[in-house]
Order: sequence, then structure tokens, then C-alpha cells
Amino acid sequence: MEEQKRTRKEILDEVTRTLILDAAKKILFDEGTQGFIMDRVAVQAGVAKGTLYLHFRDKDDLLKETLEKCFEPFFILADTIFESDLSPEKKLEEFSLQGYRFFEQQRKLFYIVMGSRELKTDSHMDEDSPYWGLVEKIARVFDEGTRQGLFKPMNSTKMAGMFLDAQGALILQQLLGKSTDPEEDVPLVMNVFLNGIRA
Amino acid sequence: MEEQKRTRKEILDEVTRTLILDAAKKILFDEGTQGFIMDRVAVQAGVAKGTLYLHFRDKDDLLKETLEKCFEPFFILADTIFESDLSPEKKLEEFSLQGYRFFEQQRKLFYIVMGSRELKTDSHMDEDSPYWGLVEKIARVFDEGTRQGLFKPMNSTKMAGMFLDAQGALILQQLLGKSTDPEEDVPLVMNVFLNGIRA
Amino acid sequence: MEEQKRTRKEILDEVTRTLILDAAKKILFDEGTQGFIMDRVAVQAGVAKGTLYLHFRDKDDLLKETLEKCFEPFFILADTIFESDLSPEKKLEEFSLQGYRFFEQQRKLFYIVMGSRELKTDSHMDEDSPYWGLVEKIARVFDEGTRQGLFKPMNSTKMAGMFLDAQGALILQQLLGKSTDPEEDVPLVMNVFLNGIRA
Amino acid sequence: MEEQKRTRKEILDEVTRTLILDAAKKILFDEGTQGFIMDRVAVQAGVAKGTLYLHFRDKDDLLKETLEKCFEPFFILADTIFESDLSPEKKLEEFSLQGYRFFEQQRKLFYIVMGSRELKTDSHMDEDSPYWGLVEKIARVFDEGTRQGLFKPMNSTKMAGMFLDAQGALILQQLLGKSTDPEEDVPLVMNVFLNGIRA
DNA sequence: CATGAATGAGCCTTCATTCAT
DNA sequence: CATGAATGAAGGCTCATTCAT
Repeated sequence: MEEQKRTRKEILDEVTRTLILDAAKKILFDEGTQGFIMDRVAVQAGVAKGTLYLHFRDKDDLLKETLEKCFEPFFILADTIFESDLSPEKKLEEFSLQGYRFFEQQRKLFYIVMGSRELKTDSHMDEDSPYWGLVEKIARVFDEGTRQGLFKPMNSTKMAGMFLDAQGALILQQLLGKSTDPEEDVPLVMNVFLNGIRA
Repeated sequence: MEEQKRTRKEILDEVTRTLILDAAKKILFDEGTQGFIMDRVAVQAGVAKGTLYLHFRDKDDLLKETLEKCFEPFFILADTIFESDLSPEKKLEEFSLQGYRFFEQQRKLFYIVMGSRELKTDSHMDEDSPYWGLVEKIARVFDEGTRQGLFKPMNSTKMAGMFLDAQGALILQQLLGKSTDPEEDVPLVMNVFLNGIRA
Repeated sequence: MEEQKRTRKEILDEVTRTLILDAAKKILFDEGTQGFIMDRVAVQAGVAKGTLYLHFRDKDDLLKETLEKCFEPFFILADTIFESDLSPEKKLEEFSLQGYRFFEQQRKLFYIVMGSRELKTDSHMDEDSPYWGLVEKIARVFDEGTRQGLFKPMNSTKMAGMFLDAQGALILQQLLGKSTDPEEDVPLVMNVFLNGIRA
Repeated sequence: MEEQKRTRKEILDEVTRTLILDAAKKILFDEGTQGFIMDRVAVQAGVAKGTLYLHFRDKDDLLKETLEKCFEPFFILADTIFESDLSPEKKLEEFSLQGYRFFEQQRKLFYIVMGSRELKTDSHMDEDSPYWGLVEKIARVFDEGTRQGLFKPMNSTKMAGMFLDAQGALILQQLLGKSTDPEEDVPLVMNVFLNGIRA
């Protein structure tokens, strides 16, 4: 029964935690990082301000977890792609396409992450940030390609960084209205990088 | 003499302005955007708080101008390259190399611009930001190459964005200690992009 | 019990609110509107500066409510008179007398309201200010007198305004030491106005 | 020649002084007491900020003199009336009418004086303010009437205060749009007061 | 005398965090 | 555990006044 109780507590905890994170996500989307204020998150979540601190160390912790939650669907998608049977080239292409689409739908998220300059949490600088996780996963695809003799040998981490950021540059231009066609942009990245690295 | 007087005043004004900007630069470097506080800038500059507002509209204005001042040497360098007689390929390579070196020396600046999330001034989002200025200039180089029959026809703005951000990815990795050799990295970018676009 | 709890909280809230208003009143009296500074009010109330903003939107709100609280006893008195069975003439006389006495005791308040020029809250200009509320109530007394055939027909609002301000002129002179005797002043107003309006 | 020089200086001084006062008047009208800021007055006057302090002790001094300058035409008018051959009753009536008209044209001035609560300078409280000057002059008219056997004996200062403020109440209502007809309002004051005091 | 850059005390307001209930 | 009133450090900005030129 002790076991049971603890479990129940843990479940309730999880529920509250999720409640808060969902609220935080909404606030982050609606108000941007400027408006990401503990008070508002608490109100949105329907919990007391103090409760926030029962589940997250401080504002930064909450923000970090919120961002992670925002990216979660994309990461799951990415993982699915990376762990599939597709060829390395196809994996990259598929990732490119999905990234493009994800941010097309989650336009605001991109603005917040790239554009907002209010986060202490520095996703680029932090070694175990989503950014670096992604870079490593893409690097593994390049390694895979090289192992299969499809790509030239290379510094895969660097190449992955370049691939990811070049992609980001296109998404940025897309969001700013310079173009809206993944049919055009995805091949563009793919051509540049595949021509550059094909064995 | 009227002329003279006005000139003298303008010079003094300029002196104070520079004094403040230098102080602001130092504060920005030492304390990051978090610590970029008007009071501190004033103390560092050795002027009164109010004086800051005699030369800059508000905190944001000061911050923006400070950043511009930080990048100035790099922009001048970039312009020199872009306006030189070098071949398009060489221009890109030289830009790549200089960018690499600039941020090697100004490591902190990169952290501040890329990493800090405290700036309202959003260099990526703002259409006439240094970022877009650079993109446009690089695009012109791509156009030039295409006109000379060296590069394939392409959407030069997109390509320039990709080129710049791919570069940034490498600089980031360099700064995080993943590598320190421009001898290795510059050819990397160049290879990828030139293979990808050469006619 | 939920009910109880909420009630208790509301009571505590009310206590703090009153604490602040009393402090604000004291500051207003002691220091005038010039010295009506949020910091000082907080210290006087024995609460933190931030607490002020938990109970009042901003400085102006606090000031407005403070003034209202200052006048409250007088308004209650006035209402008692206006709603009594006294004859219109007696009502006016009684109002006159009570106003005289109220400001005799609250001398400082008169100075603050009439003399101080620091309030944004403009009691004369604002259509639903205490001033206009009083004018309307007095006007009703004049109307009553006219209906009863005691007073000539008249524009009661205008007459009420004149009556109130004429009164104010006397109180002002009283406060400045020109006279101190309500026995003399009240009949003065009454004579002038009643002679002027009696049917 | 020394004489001459000093005179010339005095004239220039007077010119600057007037320049400043005119500017101050304009600022006061256009921006209200809120916007009555030394900087702006200086700019409007076309002189340096420091110059203001060469001609006026401090902001309060300037404000006081500005207000006096605003009322000057009305005071001159009033004096003309008070020193004329008119009967006391006619003097009061004429004063009433002219006051009414003056503020009708100078609507903004009335708002500023009565409505604005930003002036340290307290025209009502200060014993040698325009207000008290006016009261005294009106009191002399009442005295004159009493001497001529037209009015009952009375405390003329008090009566004058009442007369002036009752008048103010009507002007206030006029300005707030409750009525616009001096043909109606002037007789109103006159009736009340004359009935109240006629011998 | 005039100037106007510099001053800096002063003030309002925000918001992350705590802690008594 | 949850609560939310209280906290108070922190920070941006204003503007009357001064003084060196």
C-alpha cells in the first residue's frame, strides 16, 4: 500500500507537471519569451505560483523543459527517421523535409528559439542541448553513409553542424516570406551537400 | 568661428559618445547581455547615468549601437574583400577565413550574439540587420560567379544564407573546442559549397 | 470551510489594504502631495514596496483611493443630512455647518485638495468626482425646495455649484485665519443664498 | 554712457524675459502643467536652458510669473472696471460678464488653474496671489456700495470671496458644457448676491 | 552674459522567489 | 503538498539645476 500510495502520488505529480508544462508552452507561444512570466504560467496552469517551484527548480529550469517539450514531437519524428531503414541520403532528405514542415507549422517556435533573445538558457551553447543532440544524430547518418562507401570520409560532426544550420538559414528565409516551397528548398540543401560529399 | 565652435562641440560630443560606446562594449564583453545595465555602463564610462540618455534614446538604442560598433571591424574587412578584384571563389574563401579569424579573436562576441538570448534587438529577425546585410553581399558574390559562368544559376540569397550559417556552425564548433584549425575548416566549407555549385 | 478560508483571506487582504490606506493618508497629511511617494507610503505602512502594487494598480490609484477615504466621513455625514427629514433650508444649513466643521478639523485636507497642485486625479474636472457628486446632491435639495414652493424655480445644478463654492471660499478664509466662527459664517452663506432664492 | 549701457542691457534683459514668458505661456497652454518642463520652455523660447535661470530663480518662479502673465489682461480689464465711474452693482455685473467672457476665450487657462493639480505654486493659498488681489478689489466694491447705502453692512472680504468662487462654479459648469450663455448666468449670480445684500 | 552638456538624486514599477498557513 | 501574499533587489528613465567654457 505504501508502494501504491507513492505511485499514486507520482502520478498526480506527473499530472501537475504536465499541466504546468502545457501552460508554459501556451504562454511561450502566445506571449513570447518576454511574456514568459512565472505568474502567468501559474495562472494559465491553474496552480499557485509556489507550485511551480515544487516541480521546477527555477524559471530557467521551467523554460528549458518547456522548450524541450516543444521540440519533442520533432525529435521523435527525427528519431523515427534516423532509426528507419532508409538510405543515408534518404534519411537526410526526409529529415530536411520534416524539419521544413515542422517549422512551417510551428513558425512561432522558430521565432522564439532563433529570434527571441530573452532566454538565459542557451540552447546553442549548452553541450547537451537539443541542438547538439540533433547534430550528433545527423553526424551518425553521415558516418553511416561513409561506412557504406556512399560519402567521402569527413569530419561528420562538423558536416552535420553545417547541414543543420544551412537548413536553418533556409527555414528562416521561408519564415520571413522569401519563399514557401519545400519542393524547391529541400533539393537545394540536398544538392549542395550531396554534391559536396558524395564519394 | 561659429563653424569652429560647432565643430568643437560636435567633437566633444563624439568623444563622450565614443567613451560610452567603449564602456558599453567592455560591459557587454565582461558581463554579457545579462549584465548590460545602464548604471554599470555609466560607471564604466565614468559619466552620469543621465548622460547616457543624452547620447542614446534608451537602453535598446545603446545596445544596438554597441553591437554595431563591435562588428564594425569585421564588416569593414568583409567589404574590403567583397569589393576587391579577387575571383568569386577567392572572395568566398577569404571571407570564410577572415570570419573564422575574427571570431577566433572575438570569441566572446560570438557567444554574446549567438548565445545570449537577452537582446530585444534581434539581428536575425530584423530585415536590415547586419545579418541580412551580409547575406546580401555574399549573394552578390554568388551572382557574380554565375555571371562569369563559374557557378550554376541559383537562388543566390538562399545560397548565401546557407553559406553564412554553415560557416557559423563551424565557428561555433571551433569556439566550443571541437577544433581550432582554420586550415581545416575553411576548405571544408569551400569544398562543400563549391562542389555543390560549380558549373 | 472553503467559504471560511476565502473569507479569512479576504479579511487579511482588507487589513493590509486598510493598513496601506491609513499609511497613505498619514503621508498625504504629513508630507502633502509632493511627498506622497510610494517608498514612503510603504515604509509608513510597514510593508514592502511591492505589496503596494498588490493592492493598488499604481500610484494614481492609491492616491485616488486615499483621497476618497479621507473624504468618506464627510460624505457619509452629508448623505445623512440629505436623506433626513429636515426642511430643504435646514438641510442646506446643516450641510454648511458640517462642512465648515469638517474642514476645521481636517484643515490640512482642505489645503491638500484645494491647494496642492500635484494630483493628476482632478476632482474638479472629473465628471464623477466627489465634487460633482456633492453638487448633484445639493441640487436635489434645491429641487426639493422648489417643489415644495419654498424656493423660486431655478437651474438647481448651477445654484448648487455656486452654493458649494461660495462655501469653499469661506472655509478657505477661515483656514487662512480670517475668521474662525461658524456662528458667523454659516448664516452668511445662508442669508445670501436664501434671500436670493426664496419664493 | 554707463547709464546708457545699463539701460540697453536692461532692455535686452526685458526682451529675453518676455521671450521666455511668452514661450512658457505657450508651453503651459499646449502641454499643460504636466508638460511644463524647463527644457521645452527653453527650446520654445529659443534660448539655452541656463538662460532661464538667469531670469527666474527656479521653475516655480517661472511658473508663477507665467500664470501672472496669463491673467494680466484680465486683471487690467478688472482694474478698468473697478476704477470706473460705474455704480457698485454695475461694476460687479460688468466684472462678472468680463470674467465669464475671458474664461470662455481662455478656456484652457481655467482648466490649467482650476483643474491641473501639478502646480507647486498655489494660487489659492498664497496671500498675495492674483486670487487674493481680486478678492480684495471686489471687497472694495462691496464696501463702496455699503458706504453709498446701497448694500447692507457686511464682511466684505468674505462676501467677495463668495462672489468670486460662486462665479467660478458657474464658469466651470460652462466650460464643462452645462451651459454656454452669459446672458443667463451673469444675471443668476447677480440676482443671488444682490438680493442677498441689497439694503 | 549665454550656453547646453553633464549631473545624479529621485521615483515608479516589475517579477523571481520565499514561507507561513 | 498546495497556496498566494509578501518581499525587495533591481533597473530604466526623468528632469531641475549647475558650471566650465
